[in-house]
Amino acid sequence: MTATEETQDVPWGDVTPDAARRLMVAAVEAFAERGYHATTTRDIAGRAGMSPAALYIHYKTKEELLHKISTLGHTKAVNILATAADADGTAADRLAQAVRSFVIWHAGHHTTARVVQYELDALDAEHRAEVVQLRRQCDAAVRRILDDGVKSGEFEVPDIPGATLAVLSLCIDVARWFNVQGRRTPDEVGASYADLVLRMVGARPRS
Amino acid sequence: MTATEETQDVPWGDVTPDAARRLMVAAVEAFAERGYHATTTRDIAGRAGMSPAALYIHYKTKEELLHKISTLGHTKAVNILATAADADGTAADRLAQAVRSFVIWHAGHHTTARVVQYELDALDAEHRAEVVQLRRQCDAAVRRILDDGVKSGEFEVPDIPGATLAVLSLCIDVARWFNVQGRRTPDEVGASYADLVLRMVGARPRS
DNA sequence: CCGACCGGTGAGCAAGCGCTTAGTGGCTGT
DNA sequence: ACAGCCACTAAGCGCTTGCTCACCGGTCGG
Repeated sequence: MTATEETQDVPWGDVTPDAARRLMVAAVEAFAERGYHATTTRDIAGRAGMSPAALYIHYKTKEELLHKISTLGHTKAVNILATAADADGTAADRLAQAVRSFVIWHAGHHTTARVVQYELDALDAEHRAEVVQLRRQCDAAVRRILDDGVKSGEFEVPDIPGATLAVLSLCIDVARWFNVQGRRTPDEVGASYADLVLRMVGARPRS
Repeated sequence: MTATEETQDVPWGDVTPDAARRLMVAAVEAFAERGYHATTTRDIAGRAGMSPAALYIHYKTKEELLHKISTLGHTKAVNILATAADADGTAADRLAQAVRSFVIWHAGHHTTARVVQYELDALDAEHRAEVVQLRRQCDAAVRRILDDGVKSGEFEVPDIPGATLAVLSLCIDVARWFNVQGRRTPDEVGASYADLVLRMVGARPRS
């Protein structure tokens, strides 16, 4: 799976009806570009080619729209990391795969990722708590790999929670700086970051 | 210099008069907590114990306030990195010092850092261009260290621009996740991150 | 003793916000 | 052919926003 397969891979590909999906895509673009609070419902509707009132046929509030985007995005993130963590292979293979695919997603879908990672505070308390649960699952998946690697002697990590945080942090920040006009493709960044992370955890052949 | 020295080290310690500084501190807190667009001028003035109109005696607009905060913060960041880059010692020493002090600042002043790193888009075009120039100087300082380390054989880095980006990225993201209630102190995170970065660049004794 | 000065306030303006409601036009099943 | 339905719109409501302005009270030179 590469980041250029947009048609089927888009997280909200199965959002129906068509108008609801167009509104969601418009909202993701607007939120990523200007931020949730700087985006107006008129802007979202306008990008989707509809009147402002049309938004409220498909979504109860502007916040519900953000909540749906955030939940879909976080679910995708959990899937990516859990798939890599639960795969067969050495801890190094699984860590490299986790970082590579997570980074490719953050770069390839950096608009969605930006909303998912940086607009959490705009959710109301209940919705935020829901999403925080999904984030804990991301953390758990990476920690599982690092635990295994330390146990098998592949990794040398003095502080596993700290290293987990650092690995996720490095990947997440890709959403902030990645630019489509830039020189790097998502695949290149993914490969490069997988290497950097293996060095961070002191990876070496299984002893 | 540790992160607990607040009195003299605060970036806006020399902002005068007193009321202007109180407004700035209030704005930093509010922007960091809720984001620029979600913060009202009434909120800022209220936190500073003043009426909404008082803000406009000291600042022309809400955006000017953000601009001043952003400029002061970025100047501090450039100073930290340039000081480390231009110090004596091996490339490894200078890189460790750059990462340590940069991370300590991001953790210790994580409210300021959050505004500096994540509210860039809220600046108008002219002010943003100004601040982007300062960011380039941050990049240049780190790149200088990596260049030296590769030349001297201390580091093994296949892609210097990419590694520069990754190092800064790791440090910057500290502002997003760092929490005062958390277990880690700024100094601990700084030391831990300096180690991680040295591993990332494949640091080894000078050959 | 007093007038000029100036940091600060209370009240409020125009604009823009999220969201609602009454009404419309184009499909659908019979 | 036509009634029922529903996605969608035009208009606009109530409110908050960034910002302004007429006014106030303490301080200070003469």
